[in-house]
Amino acid sequence: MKKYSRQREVILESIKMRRDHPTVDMLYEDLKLQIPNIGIATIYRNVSELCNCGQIRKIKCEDGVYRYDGNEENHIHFECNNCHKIFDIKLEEKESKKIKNELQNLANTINAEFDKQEIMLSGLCEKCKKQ
Amino acid sequence: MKKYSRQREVILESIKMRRDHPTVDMLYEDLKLQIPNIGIATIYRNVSELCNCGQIRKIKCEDGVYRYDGNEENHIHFECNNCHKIFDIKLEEKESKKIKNELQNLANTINAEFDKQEIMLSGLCEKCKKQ
DNA sequence: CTTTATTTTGATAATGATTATCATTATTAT
DNA sequence: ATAATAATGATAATCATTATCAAAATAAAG
Repeated sequence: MKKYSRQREVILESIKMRRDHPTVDMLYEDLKLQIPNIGIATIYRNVSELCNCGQIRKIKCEDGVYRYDGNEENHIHFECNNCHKIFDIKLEEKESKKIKNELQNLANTINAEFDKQEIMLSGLCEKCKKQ
Repeated sequence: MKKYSRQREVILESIKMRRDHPTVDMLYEDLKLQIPNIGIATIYRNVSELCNCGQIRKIKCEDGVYRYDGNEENHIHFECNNCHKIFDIKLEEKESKKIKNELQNLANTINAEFDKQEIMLSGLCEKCKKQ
């Protein structure tokens, strides 16, 4: 049974609001302003829970620290090798379905039951490219 | 300047040989048989170096522990949610080029300079599906 | 509205993978 | 050979994440 908690609500809200793929530390710094005595363990517990429910996504980056993503649109990620920011690349419905379909076919070649995918591109972002 | 070392040679050889995406610990256990006094730090140093040279790939998994991949064929990965093994899905040259091309187009939508990609599928593998 | 049961929290200790340090050893250049 | 430099192995340090636990919050029952 899942009980309500203000903390969980605020954590989810913050992740859905932000578009910068925050780490737990980043969320902690932010949420202290709303709930000054919030504990960092609470954030770890809740992002983990929210991932399990499928309400947010966990992203693994080059530096090994997890980031969280509340963007519900179909999208893939791009990590800049220079500034290490993560950018969303929005997928049109059509493009998204096409990719899902291709990946489904690939999963079939090993007889696996395909559930979800994570596509991470890397290179240089627009800004860093110019330098 | 890069100096030869037996350790690096053996580490690379083992990663290229294996098809089970070993962690550093797994490599350590294996390589102790060939070089009994090898230090685990040496393995960390070298896999990191080999990734930088592009000789092997680092894979980020659900459990947060890095795995290493020496498969030079075009392929993507599939992680089983049950047994947590990672499987390679081989891409035909044609399929691979098609995907690269699509991803290139997507990277263009944010004006990024696309370098490489990592595609990780997840779900149930053939064996776990049957249970 | 109490009382009881259960979950969640915050604080903090424990864990575990990875990185840093440093004296010693191996490799390369002179 | 000798000197210069890089790599190693041992181990300490770091740091993100998880576990523990008493106290607080929430939900259910009377």
